[in-house]
Amino acid sequence: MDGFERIKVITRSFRELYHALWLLGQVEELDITGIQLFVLSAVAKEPNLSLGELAEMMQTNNSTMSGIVDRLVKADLIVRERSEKDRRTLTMRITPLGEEKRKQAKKYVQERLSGLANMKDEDISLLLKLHQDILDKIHLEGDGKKDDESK
Amino acid sequence: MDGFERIKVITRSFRELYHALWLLGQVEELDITGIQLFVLSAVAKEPNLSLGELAEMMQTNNSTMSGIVDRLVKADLIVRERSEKDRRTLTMRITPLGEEKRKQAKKYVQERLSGLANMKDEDISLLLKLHQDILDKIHLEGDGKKDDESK
DNA sequence: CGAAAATAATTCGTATACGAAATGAAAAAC
DNA sequence: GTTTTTCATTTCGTATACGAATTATTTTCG
Repeated sequence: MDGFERIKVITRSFRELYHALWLLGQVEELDITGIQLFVLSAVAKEPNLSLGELAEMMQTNNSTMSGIVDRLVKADLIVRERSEKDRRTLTMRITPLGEEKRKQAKKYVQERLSGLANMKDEDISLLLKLHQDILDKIHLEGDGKKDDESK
Repeated sequence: MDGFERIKVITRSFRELYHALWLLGQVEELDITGIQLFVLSAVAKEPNLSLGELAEMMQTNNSTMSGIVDRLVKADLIVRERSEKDRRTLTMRITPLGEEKRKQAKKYVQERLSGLANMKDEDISLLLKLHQDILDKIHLEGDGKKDDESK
């Protein structure tokens, strides 16, 4: 397996897992996606999170999060308002319908992914460490190459 | 860290790696995406692959692959024709421009991801094994629940 | 053979995803 | 205090991604 072949195999593996886990087949019968559920949980736990904070928590782009929030609002699962203090910023809170959906979906996901939840601690640590190593390697190389005016 | 929190952390990690690796920021200056490069390589190595075979190799959906191939054709990187023997099936071959692009992009990716290419064999095996374990866990649970008429 | 079933690819509708550009509002600079 | 800059969010254009429906062709069945 040469270098390029490795890169293919590894990227394919990440892609596969990403889709299996993140999208969750759109949490089938509940008509909500994985990331929508995580956003719903975050908003339930901490109302008044801004969109940017949400995006950072989920490690996604602002524009992506804007769309996700938009769909949650359209589905009546959260309410989106401008902050009084800073009218650029959003505040969000979950609706009763959203709270219901959150509970159901969380239950569903916990059952569906119980194997994941029950993984050994050391395996999880190992997995996350390997992932971080890869990220470090990629980012080091990327930065060294293109971006020399750091700060 | 409870079960749900774990699920969040792990899915986020996969999402992050997927994007870092798979999309490759669209292989910056070359104006081609990661999966386009892999498809280009596959077609170069084995002309006359059908679309379905390509989709299976990349573990993606037929409709997704259809779009990817479509964009490669529009960019003049591959030629798409109907097979003589079975006019439902496609055959594809790379164009001279596509071959050029493939070489450049492959070189770029190998440099950009040399850290990945040089990972220790045992780390790669370990990573892929952990991934497979997770997939198995998820799929076992999923199948038991919804899909009992297996074969 | 001709109708029905199966197969390969495409199209459609929707969601995620990113970066760039646009918008609107607050803060900083002058 | 007005102009400039910064900041938060949205919009736009494009790519990936999936499942369902559609189309075109081949195979199978009666």
